[in-house]
Amino acid sequence: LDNTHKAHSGRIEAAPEKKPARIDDVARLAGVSIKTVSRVVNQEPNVSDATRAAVLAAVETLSYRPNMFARGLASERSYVIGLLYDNPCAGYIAGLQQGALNRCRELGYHLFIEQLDSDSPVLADAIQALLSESRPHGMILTPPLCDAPVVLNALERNRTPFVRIAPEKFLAGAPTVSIDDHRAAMDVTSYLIGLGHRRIGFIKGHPGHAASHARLKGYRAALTQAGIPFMPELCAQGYFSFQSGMEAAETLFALEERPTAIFASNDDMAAAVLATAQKFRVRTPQELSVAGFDDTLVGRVTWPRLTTCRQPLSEMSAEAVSMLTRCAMDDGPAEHRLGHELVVRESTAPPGGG
Amino acid sequence: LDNTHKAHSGRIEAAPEKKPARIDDVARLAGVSIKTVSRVVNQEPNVSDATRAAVLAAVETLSYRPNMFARGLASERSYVIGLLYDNPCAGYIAGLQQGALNRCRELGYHLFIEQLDSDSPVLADAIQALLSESRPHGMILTPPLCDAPVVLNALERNRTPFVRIAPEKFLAGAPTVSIDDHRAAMDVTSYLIGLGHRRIGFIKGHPGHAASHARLKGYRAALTQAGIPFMPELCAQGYFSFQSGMEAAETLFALEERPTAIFASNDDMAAAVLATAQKFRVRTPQELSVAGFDDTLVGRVTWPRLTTCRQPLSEMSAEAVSMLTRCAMDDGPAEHRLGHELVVRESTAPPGGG
DNA sequence: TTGTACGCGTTATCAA
DNA sequence: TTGATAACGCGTACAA
Repeated sequence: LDNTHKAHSGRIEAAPEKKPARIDDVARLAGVSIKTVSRVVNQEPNVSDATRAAVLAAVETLSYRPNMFARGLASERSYVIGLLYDNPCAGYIAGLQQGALNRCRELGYHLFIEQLDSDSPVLADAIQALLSESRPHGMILTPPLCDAPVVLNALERNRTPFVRIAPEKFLAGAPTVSIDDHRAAMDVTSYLIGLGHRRIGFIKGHPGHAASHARLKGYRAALTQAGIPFMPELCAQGYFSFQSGMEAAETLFALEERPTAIFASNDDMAAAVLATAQKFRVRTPQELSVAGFDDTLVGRVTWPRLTTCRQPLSEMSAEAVSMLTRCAMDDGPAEHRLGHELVVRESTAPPGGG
Repeated sequence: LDNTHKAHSGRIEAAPEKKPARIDDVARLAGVSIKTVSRVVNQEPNVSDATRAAVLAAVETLSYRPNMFARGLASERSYVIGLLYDNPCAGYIAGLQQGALNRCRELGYHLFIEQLDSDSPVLADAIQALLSESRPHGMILTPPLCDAPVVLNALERNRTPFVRIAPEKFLAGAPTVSIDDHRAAMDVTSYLIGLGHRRIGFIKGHPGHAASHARLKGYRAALTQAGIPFMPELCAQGYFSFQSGMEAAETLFALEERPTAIFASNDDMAAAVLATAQKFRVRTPQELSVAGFDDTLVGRVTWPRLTTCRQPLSEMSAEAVSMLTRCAMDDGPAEHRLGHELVVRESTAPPGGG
């Protein structure tokens, strides 16, 4: 390890204080006014090439970076994007956060994270407080907060642009990024049917999340398309958590005739099905195929690894950031729909042993 | 769902714009000066009870929240805490982030997430740029960035307080929060020994992380204490990732005489051992006990669930936030050490079947 | 105990 | 194409 400062003494060098350069410093060094520096930094037009070059050189020399607070105070653009979430469903949020973070860095924005309880009676106050304090340039709303009227109204009233990730319904003037959950769930189900399964269990997601309903409908649509009757007893209620998946799986396992395949509405619950199968000594995929949804990390740390449907979470949030930075509110209803992809791994196989 | 705004039309009501109240508004309503409002809001002394009450009432009425940017500009306190990380080792970072987020909310701070590549040749510039732009009140440094001299020096030069999580070595003037990794690894190993295991494999962590070395030493110390010779071939190199854990596990499985237990330096790698065991049809815990470290989510979504050592990640980061908000830099070398806890679940058992 | 006036580092308005 | 100067909203010497 490279310990340039005195590792032997265990003391950090008393480095000389170094105050970050300000816009005035740059202006002085470049021999222009601060307004001109501002123009260059913000890529405004009407600056001669020579001036621009001089300013950029000064910026480089002084390692100048505009102070975020000063910018936020002086203008509408705060260079801050907020990621608002409720349920820390780890893998899901992690994926979104990663994408947002990367895109923010590319664009020179900062990401701040805020958590809110969507069931809170003071939700309206909480979101208002958030906005008053931190004046983000825009917010990314994850489910189920993206469907909470009080949140949307607060954002509207504050004229804060926002992008909703995987919302329940589209609303004019409220941009969204989502995938076609209905279609994706159909694809997964059809794949299982194609494998030869007829008795396919389904574990529903949290009823507060819009995607849950879309996925259930997709599952049913695929069944119908294949001429397989929908059996209510094959449908168990889950809540997107591993624990709820365990309970749902046990319900399904307790059926007189067990399904030959189970499609869980997300990977955490699918992992729970896998764990339950092991607990009951049911072999996967020989005796039971399992499919998940989202393609989060958990699907890669199980054995067999999960067949699932990849939802491009980080692309979705990256796109959300880009929309926000383009003043998305003005361009009418932007409804970006990203593609999904069936990811076949080892947890699925034809029924009746391989 | 409660759709107070017109769900039928799919359009958000054009709510009247509502500008957040400013300090002047509060002062006017309360009939005092802005300085007095400031005093009350910042909990400064020397305000009469009557005045304080009046101000608080006005604050409440107007839903006043101080503007973060104005505060950051006007004073040293920016009310922003930065969480700096390198490796998005999902569970680990998620745990830290959650704790930091909660404590920030309690204390009225905001959490910024920043990611940096600790191997980048321009690391020094990157951290400097970050600090110049976002002027956090303090930063939380996770491994391995907490041991990067250029990062520490940049922070020092900018007079930005920071707390290091689980650093390699203690440095005067640089507060830390950690657990006793050496002791914790001893505890896990001793537990396995107590179960009757003598041939205990070990999967090392990323050599760039200080905790890796401490855990290896703890493992060896426990062996020595029990009079069991250290066998180099039972020690495989991992890098904290699931994938690296798979490879390390396969190395260990390929040994002529397989270990009866494997202790992996983190949960991701332990989960990989579990997966590898299943792949090779080795039953856990009957034929192989597996123990992890950290107690992250992954240990609860496997079957059998992981025996592991709980590292109180969210408490650690929460404590870090508190230290930062208390102007930790002045109080000399604060080295907080939090307790760990052995978490016994189903992945460990006496050797030779149960 | 309370209030006045200035500065923080930008962006923005307008005139040059 | 440029530049002087006024906001932006708050904290803080310093005065009252």
